[in-house]
Amino acid sequence: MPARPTPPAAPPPLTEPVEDYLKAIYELETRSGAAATSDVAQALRVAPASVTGMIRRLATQGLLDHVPYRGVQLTDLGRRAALRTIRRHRILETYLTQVLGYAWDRVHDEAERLEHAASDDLIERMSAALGHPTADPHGAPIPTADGRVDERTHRTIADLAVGETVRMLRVSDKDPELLRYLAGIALQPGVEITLLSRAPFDGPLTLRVADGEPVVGSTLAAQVLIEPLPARNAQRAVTPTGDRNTTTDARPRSARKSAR
Amino acid sequence: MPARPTPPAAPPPLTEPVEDYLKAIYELETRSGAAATSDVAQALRVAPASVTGMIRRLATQGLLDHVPYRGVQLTDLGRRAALRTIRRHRILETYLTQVLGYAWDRVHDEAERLEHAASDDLIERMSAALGHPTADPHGAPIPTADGRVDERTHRTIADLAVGETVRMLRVSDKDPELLRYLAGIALQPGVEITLLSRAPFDGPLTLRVADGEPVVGSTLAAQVLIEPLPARNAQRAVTPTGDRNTTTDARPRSARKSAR
DNA sequence: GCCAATATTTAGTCTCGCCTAAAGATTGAG
DNA sequence: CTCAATCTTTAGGCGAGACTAAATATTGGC
Ligand SMILES: [Mn+2]
Ligand SMILES: [Mn+2]
Ligand SMILES: [Mn+2]
Ligand SMILES: [Mn+2]
Repeated sequence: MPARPTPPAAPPPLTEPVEDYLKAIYELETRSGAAATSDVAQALRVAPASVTGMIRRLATQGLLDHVPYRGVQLTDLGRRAALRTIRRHRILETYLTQVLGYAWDRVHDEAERLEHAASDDLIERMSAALGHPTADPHGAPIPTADGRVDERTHRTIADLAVGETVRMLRVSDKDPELLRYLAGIALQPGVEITLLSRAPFDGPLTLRVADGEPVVGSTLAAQVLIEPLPARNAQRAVTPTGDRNTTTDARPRSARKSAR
Repeated sequence: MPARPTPPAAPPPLTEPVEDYLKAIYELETRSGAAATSDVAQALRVAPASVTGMIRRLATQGLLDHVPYRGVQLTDLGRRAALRTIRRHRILETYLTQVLGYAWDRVHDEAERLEHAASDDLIERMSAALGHPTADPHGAPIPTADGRVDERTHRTIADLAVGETVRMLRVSDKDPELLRYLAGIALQPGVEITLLSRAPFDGPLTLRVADGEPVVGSTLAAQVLIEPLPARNAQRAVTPTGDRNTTTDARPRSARKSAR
């Protein structure tokens, strides 16, 4: 294609379905390395054939590359669009819990719709009102306005050694039931967790969290992301070097208020 | 049509275009008595033929009655839907100005999109956070959750007699330029206005508002709605009887904060 | 290395909202 | 009363997004 002579190429704004596709593809790509047609279909509760159709359109718009039967990969353009929507989603979730008193299991659906309707101005005003938070109520990192985000992977409670103490970092916001249950046993981003014991044969784990000792199954345990406690005395200066993150984020993320 | 045997008739949620059509038709109906195809088309910036098509669909859904070539009238169902959207719009506008610091000329477009995405729960939380306001930043009355609203018509500055003092009530939120200009001369809902003089042949009007004496043309004057000052001493108890309004609204509407 | 199970794409439709062009209805001026 | 100007509706199309059913590609088990 030839060079573009007129600067105002006027990128037509992305539609709501397009934004949701890009977001889903981004999350599958970072989580599992690649985004298969059927995975996207499942994530968006749509027929696989619909995904194929949408993917072709997105490819012609330069938002992703598609090798038929092989999978899909976001272009820079597509990734930026995805991160913009994710930023909106997470700022909205944070605002709804912190300012408007939403329970943390109710914000996802609301943000899923508002993320497409709110202007950049509104999102930045909310972010400012919150003091520019770096994580949402579920502990998910909030991308910056210029599209940077902490993409490191993390251990889960299932990976803990008996006796180990860590800080809860994050949990998926997709399952309200799980979120309500976690809130009931005081598991929320920021709390300290110690693994007291682990039953054999993939059995339940007994934790210490706050002043309770909940017993959780391994399925739940694998869904709760953790981070090490900040080094209490020893090797302070040894910050990991290959850190892709740009938000100079030494502080323990999520000094969130309770999600009620 | 036969009786409905199964209670959960599951009314499919209205789409964004449908909500905007109903809102526009409602406003044309109350403002000018009827809603002509071309008026709706103009209000929504859409071709007249598109309006005819949409109207047919809305009629089959029982949201309005349509007599071809004669015009359109909302059913109770349609009117309730319109008022619900209008309530959302006005609460959102109020929240954006009061809580998030929006200028009053910027809220309309934002609310025009958010009104379709926000849940009832969110709207009611915003309303509660504002202390359940009864008017939006432009002085427009906010319908109640059960669909009641003050539909009285009002005089404008153009109707003032020289020397008369009244309170500004309301102005349309559709023209940001006008809103910015009004803010510049301190004309906002709630302020007292006195007509000092009126030039002949539909000429400019000199007002006293706050401590300024703006001179405005008759076009502008006709767009600014006013209400009488609360009776200072005399006939207190003589409230108008045929009042359709249900919100027991004796207070001067719009004790709004400044729209910045 | 083949072949059946699985994943993906193609083919063919559908509904919603919008458009333009053309036809039909209404109305007001004379 | 008539007819031209002004609505309004009809006819025909289009793109976005979804679906089902049918074809095709990939892959893993043997
Ligand atoms: Mn969404
Ligand atoms: Mn979240
Ligand atoms: Mn709208
Ligand atoms: Mn308004």
